[in-house]
Amino acid sequence: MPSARRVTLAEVAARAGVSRAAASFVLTGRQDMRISETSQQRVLAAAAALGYRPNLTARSLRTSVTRTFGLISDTIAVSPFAGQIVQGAVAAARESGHLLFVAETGGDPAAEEAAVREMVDRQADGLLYAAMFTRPAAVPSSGAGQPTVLVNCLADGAACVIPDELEAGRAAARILLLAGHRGGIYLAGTPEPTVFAAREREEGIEAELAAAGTTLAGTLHCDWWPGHSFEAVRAFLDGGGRPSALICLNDRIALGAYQALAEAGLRIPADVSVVSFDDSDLASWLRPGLTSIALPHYDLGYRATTLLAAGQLDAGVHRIAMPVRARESVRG
Amino acid sequence: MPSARRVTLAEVAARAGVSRAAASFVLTGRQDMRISETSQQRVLAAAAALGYRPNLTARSLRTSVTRTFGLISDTIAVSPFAGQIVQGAVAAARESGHLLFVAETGGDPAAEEAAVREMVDRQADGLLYAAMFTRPAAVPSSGAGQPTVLVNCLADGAACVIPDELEAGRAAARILLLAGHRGGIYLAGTPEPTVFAAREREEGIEAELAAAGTTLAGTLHCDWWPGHSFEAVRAFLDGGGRPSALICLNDRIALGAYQALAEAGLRIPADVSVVSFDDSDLASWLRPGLTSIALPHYDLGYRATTLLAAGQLDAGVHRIAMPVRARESVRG
DNA sequence: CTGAAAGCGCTTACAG
DNA sequence: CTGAAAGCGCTTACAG
Repeated sequence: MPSARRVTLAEVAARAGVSRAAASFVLTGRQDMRISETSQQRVLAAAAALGYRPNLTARSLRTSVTRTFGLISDTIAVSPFAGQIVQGAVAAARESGHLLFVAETGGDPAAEEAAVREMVDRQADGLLYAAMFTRPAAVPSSGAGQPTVLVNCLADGAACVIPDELEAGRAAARILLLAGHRGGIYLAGTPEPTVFAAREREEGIEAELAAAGTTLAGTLHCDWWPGHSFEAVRAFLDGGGRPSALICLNDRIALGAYQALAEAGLRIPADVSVVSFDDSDLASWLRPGLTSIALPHYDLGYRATTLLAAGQLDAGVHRIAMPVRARESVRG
Repeated sequence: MPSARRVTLAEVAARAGVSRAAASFVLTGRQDMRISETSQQRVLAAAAALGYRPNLTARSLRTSVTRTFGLISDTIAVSPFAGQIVQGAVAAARESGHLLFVAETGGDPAAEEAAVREMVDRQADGLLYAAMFTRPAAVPSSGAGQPTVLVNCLADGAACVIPDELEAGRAAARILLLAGHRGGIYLAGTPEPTVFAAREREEGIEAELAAAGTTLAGTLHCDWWPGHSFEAVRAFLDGGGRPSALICLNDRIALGAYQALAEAGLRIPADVSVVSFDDSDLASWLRPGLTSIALPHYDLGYRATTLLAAGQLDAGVHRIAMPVRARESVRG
């Protein structure tokens, strides 16, 4: 079924008895061209009566602005966080009167180039280039010369919006210090130095502990998955380890830690405090509720899009705060 | 920074020494207009040399097709599933040569109308109207006359793509029957009859059990959240209840059930089998791994977009299979 | 204060 | 086989 034919500016002008130019001026609200009051009223009335909406494709061809942004992401749904970048970007785009194109590339450079080209060919006014995990990125060359903001990734010479993981690490340590912990604070999860979040979280933790005159008692090495952390924590406990607190590098690690602590008959937080990162849904579902430092992915997308809309594209890194979600896993 | 000026069809034609019309014919691959072999080669060579890419805005104005679809969703990130609808739609759109606009409305009718208008004003070739939870929907009137497919929601007279929850319910029951369960099978979670998934899951379960000459031993009523199901299952166990198997209406309910069973010293699956719905990340993280019937949200988005691209818009309901993810929570 | 005209970059009947 | 022309629906200098 073909959609109903749209009312055209020419029809509005005809009904109002003015030229297309005059109609265009009043409808776009340009004040510099002085149109008589009565003409203005007639144009407005005609547009309303006919339900006129400008054909944005035509306008774009003329003005070469589309009020459209393109978001290119490596993944948009493996974790809920990826979706939150999209969500934040969609919200900010709407607020600035833009509509958002979304593409997913799986991280494949050829797919990235193709996605960028599709968007540039459609004259997107700007590009958002997003990554699921904070990391360095090579921006597709097809996007060269396009207004671009990087979301959750870093490249020299570009405007980048990333989470403030360093401060998040400090916050995690601070929570335990405030609860009275000094010794026996263990890190759970391997702080792979090539992983941005891991490196900065650990750095922040160490810095904050050092400032309080203490240090990590040790690290329970494991991949960042529940099964692995379960094994690591169980092995540690079986070997006679008795932590006072665990800083888990993410919530999945905390889940495994919870399971291992439960098996060993240790109570959270009476015997062991646990603090974590990400604030995934899991954190609120665990018993007791897990205190976790939230990933700010919605804000990442929102902020990057706001910068793009405002044309604030100077090279530099914008760090977005990661809020603490305090629950019941740290002793009171 | 203004983007580099784009090469235009006129420039390609000039370099190749042919008219713009001829250049257009060879570049769009139209065979009906016979262009000499040498002209064709020259045009192709010129286009390649200049890095020509057609301005899609101009093409769209002329042809009134944009190779663009619009996805309007109530939410795109509260759960990972919503993102998977977007992901499936993006993938199918790409395969059919379309780019996808994404908008989120929070379910607000005014926001929905506005989003649809924005897309129609930009001449989107078709609309996808999506809901987070399967439910009846009122399609925005601004989209009337537009090619539309509903994703995960239902409206009379529209093409709708939804999960086959009825068959999923049957599958859940079948898993337990095959494992030898007959009596003592309880449903966990209130099967709110107004909730599509709840109603169909329960209906499917009952039908399959009835076909095997048995029935549910009872229902443990609770909201679909871990805390609530924990309480419900604990209360049941405290009252002396000893289920043989639990069918949890979603994974979050199963998480609470796991916690309550663990507290009561009951082992999964040795003492109690557990099967669930959704196959969220949680299902693979729990110990033992939770057998769960997966929500097919990626397929929902993919299929709906494929239908839209193919113009298969006849009113009717397309049911998408929900795959069983067998893990270790059902006795062998 | 208003109108006639050009032009954004394409595609597509229409003549030759 | 190829070219000249019209037109998609707007916006915007340019004359009056």
